[in-house]
Amino acid sequence: MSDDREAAILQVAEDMVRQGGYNSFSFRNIAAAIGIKSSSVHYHFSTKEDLGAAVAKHYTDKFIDSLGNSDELIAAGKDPINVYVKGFRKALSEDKGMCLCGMLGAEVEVLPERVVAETRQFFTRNIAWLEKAYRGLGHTKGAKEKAVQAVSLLEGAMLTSNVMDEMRFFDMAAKLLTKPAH
Amino acid sequence: MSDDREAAILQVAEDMVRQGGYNSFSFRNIAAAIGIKSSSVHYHFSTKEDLGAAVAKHYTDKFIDSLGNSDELIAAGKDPINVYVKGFRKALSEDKGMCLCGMLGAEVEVLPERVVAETRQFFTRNIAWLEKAYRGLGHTKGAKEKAVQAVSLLEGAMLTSNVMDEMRFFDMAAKLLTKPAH
DNA sequence: GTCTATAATTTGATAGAC
DNA sequence: GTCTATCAAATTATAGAC
Repeated sequence: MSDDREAAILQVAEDMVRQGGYNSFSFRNIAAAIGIKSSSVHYHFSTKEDLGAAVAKHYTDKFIDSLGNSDELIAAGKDPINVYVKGFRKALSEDKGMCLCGMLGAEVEVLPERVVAETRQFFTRNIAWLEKAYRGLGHTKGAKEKAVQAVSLLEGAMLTSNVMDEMRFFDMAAKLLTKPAH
Repeated sequence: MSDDREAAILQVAEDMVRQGGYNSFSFRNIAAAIGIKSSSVHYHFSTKEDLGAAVAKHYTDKFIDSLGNSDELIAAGKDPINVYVKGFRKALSEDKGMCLCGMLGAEVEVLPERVVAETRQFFTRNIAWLEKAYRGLGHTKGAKEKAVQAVSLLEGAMLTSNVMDEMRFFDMAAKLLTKPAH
C-alpha cells in the first residue's frame, strides 16, 4: 500500500500547492484529505522540504512526458507549439489552479533549497523542449529566445486567467504564440 | 507620525509579499522590521485582510501613476508600450522580487475577499491602460487582445526571470512585445 | 505503516495600562 | 499611538506503542 499512499499524498499536495503555494499545504491537511494522520505522512516524506521537492519533480516529469517527442510530432504533421499550448491549457482547465511550478517559481525566495532546484528544473526542461521544437520547425536562428518567450507567455497567461477567473484570458494571450503580430 | 508609520508598514509588507506571497508576512515580522510591536501594527491596520488589501491598492496606484498618460507619451514621441515594458523591468530590477499582484494573483484561491478584489483591479487597470495605448497607436482592431497579451507576457517574464535569477530571461521574453515575429 | 501524544514555535487578534 | 500580556489555533517534527 506504500506506493499508492505516496501517490495519493503527492496528488493532494500538488492540488494544495497549485491553489495557494508552498505555505498553503500542511501535513495535517494532507493527512485529513486522505484519511490518515500527519505522522503517517511524515513516514513517507520525512520533512516538508522532501515532500515539496518530490511534488515539484513529479509534476515536471508528468508534464514533460505528456508533451511527447517534438520530432515525432512534427513527423506526424502536428505543430509542437500548438501541442505545448494545449498542455498548458489542459493544466489550467482540467485541474484547477495555477501551474505548480509557476506558483513555486513566484515564491522562490522563501523556499527551501531543494524545492528551488526542482522548480528551476521545470523551467530548464521546458525551455529545452521548446528550443528543440523550434529548431525542428526550422527556426535555427533564435530558438532559445523563442522558447523563453513561449514559456513566459503561457505562465503569464495562466496567471492572468487565474486572477480573472475566466479561461478566455488564457486564450486571448495564447494567440500571441499561434498567431503572431505582423 | 501616523502617516509615516502607515507608509513604512505598507512598504515593509509589500517587500515581504513580493518575496514570498500573502502567507509570507506577519504582523510580528513587519513590526520587528520597523522597530515597533505587533499590536501597534494592528492599531493602523486592524486585520491582515485590511493590510493585504491596502498593500495591493497602494502598489497598483503607484504602478499605474508611474506609467503616465499614454496619449501624452505618444504626443511626446515616445512608444507607450516601451514605457510599459520599462515599468515592469524597473519593478524587477530595482526592487527585488515579483510583481506584487502577480504574486497575489497566483494565490487568489486562498486569499481573503477584499485582497482578491484589489488584485483583480491591478489587472483590470493595466489592461485598460494598455488597451488605450494600443488604440492611440492606431491598433483599433484587437486592442483588448493585445493588452491581455502584453500584461500576460510581462508577468510571465518576471516569473521566469525570478525563478532563474537572471534578468536576461526577462529581456529575452520582452522582445516578443517590442520585436514581434514576422 | 499507522497510531497517540506531545514538544517547540509561530500565527492573528484582543484587553487594558500608559 | 505604543506598550505588555495573553489567548486560541495551527505549524513542523519526533518518540514510542501497536
